[in-house]
Parts: sequence; C-alpha cells; structure tokens
Amino acid sequence: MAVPLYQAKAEFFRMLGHPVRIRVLELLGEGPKQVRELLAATGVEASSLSQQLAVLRRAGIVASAREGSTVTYALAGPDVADLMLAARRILTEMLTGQAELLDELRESTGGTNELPESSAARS
Amino acid sequence: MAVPLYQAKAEFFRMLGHPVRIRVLELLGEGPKQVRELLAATGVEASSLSQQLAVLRRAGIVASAREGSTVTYALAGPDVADLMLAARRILTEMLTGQAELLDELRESTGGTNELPESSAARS
DNA sequence: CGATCAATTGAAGACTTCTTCAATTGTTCA
DNA sequence: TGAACAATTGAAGAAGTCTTCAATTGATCG
Repeated sequence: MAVPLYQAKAEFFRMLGHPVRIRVLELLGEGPKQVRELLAATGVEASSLSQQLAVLRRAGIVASAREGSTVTYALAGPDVADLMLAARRILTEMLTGQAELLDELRESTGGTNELPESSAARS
Repeated sequence: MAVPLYQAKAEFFRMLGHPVRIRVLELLGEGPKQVRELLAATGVEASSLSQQLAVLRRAGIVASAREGSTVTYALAGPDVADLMLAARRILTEMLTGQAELLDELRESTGGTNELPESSAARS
C-alpha cells in the first residue's frame, strides 16, 4: 500500500527481466521441478542458478522445499502460472507483430518509428 | 530470429521495468499525448523523461511525431495497448493476491515462502 | 536576426545487477 | 566419522542502468 502501484509493477517486470528467470518460470509452469532438473534444462552454473532462484524466492513468486538431499521448486500460486501463460501469449504475439512491422518498414525507406500520420524521412 | 525467445522476453520485461516507463505506457494507453502532458502527469525532469521515452522508442513500443514546436507520442500498435491492459489486469490481480497471501502468512508464524506441504517456521 | 520555448542528446558519477569463485550448509552412505 | 554430492551463500570485479547537468537542435515570435 505504501508503494505506488506503477512502482510495484516496475519492480515486478524488472524481476522478470532475466533470461534464466524467464526460463525457470516457464519450466515451473509445467509443474514442480528439482534444482537438478532446472540445472540440466537451463545449462547455467549451479551457483548462478541459485542466485536467480533466490531472486524469484525473495519476490515470492516461487516456493522451495527440501526433500532429502534435493530441493524442489514450484510456482507460488496459480496466479503466477496464469501470468506466465498470458505473458507468453502476449509476448509471442507482440514479437511476431514486430517482425511483420519490421518487414513493412524495410519495404519503405527504412525509417525508424514515426507516427503513422507524419511521413518525415531520416537524414 | 537470431535471439532465443526467452532472451527477447527478458529484454522486453526489462524494458518495462521502470516506474516512469510504466506510467508513460499507461498514459499512452488512453491515447496519444504531447510531451508536455507526459511531463505534467509524471512530474519528472524533462531530460529524464526524454531518456525514458528514448528507451521506449528504441524498443519500438512507442512512436513520436513532431507537430510544430511540440512532440506527440503514441503507442506503436494496438498490440501494445492490449499488452498494457493485460499486464495491468494480471499485475493488479497478482498484487492483491500477494497482499492476501501476506495477510494469511501474518496470521501464522510469519514465515517466508515454503512449499505448501512443508511447514517449517523461521527463527 | 536574436531570444525563447520544447524536446533531445551526451557524458559523468552513483547505484544496481550479473557472473564467477571460493567457502559453507545439509544430506547420504560406506 | 568422514568422503561425496546437492544446493546455497558471500564477496569481488565487470557490466549495465539511472539521474543529473550542460550543451544542442528545431520551431516560434518579436
């Protein structure tokens, strides 16, 4: 409540802004995973993965449990899975959309982004 | 195409990870705005706002056009507006969800995040 | 033209975040 | 117990991001 909403949002997005963290969240979207599995799937160094897992844990977006000598991670709640799905949909849409846009732009003068109305060319 | 998808996603989220940029995108969600308006609405310094607008422009998520002595910004495409709406929905849901979760946790021993099954308490 | 306003740019320093290394904790099993 | 594995932590240096200041560009108007 003390933190403005747009700041909380920014922090949340920043927390998502790392390739390994994205991959982990997508993997956990399939279901709980042991660290060994995440390690194998991502191919990063153990300690580096641990650091990123710690970030996700601190953000409260994943939960961990020790089972014997191994540790299992899971998404902290169903909202998170929804979020990852939505993000995935939106992002892939958006990225393909941008690719199309890029193609369109290449056909014309090769400009950067200007508003549709204005037709100024870059020097 | 050269960039792995999860890396593109991470970059995209990182690009969103700043309070001023979030605010700007939400304002532009209402419709195109002149820089003066964004300046007034966000209350940040002109040059700081320009820097953040430049980030959004480079990412291709907003477009700008000069009209006389002023500059107008708008979201680069309809996808972007959809994205901001979805993000807003998801985020507010998620944040209130977390608030509830926090309340629940305060009622119990005040633990951090553990998997539901495990009930370890913090020292 | 010269003054002024709107907006952007470049660069420097403070501040975060990433990666990596070595050290540490917890668990298993011989 | 102690050797070995799983995972985490702490700390140091590299790399990136933010804010701010001064300088710059483009447009308007007297």
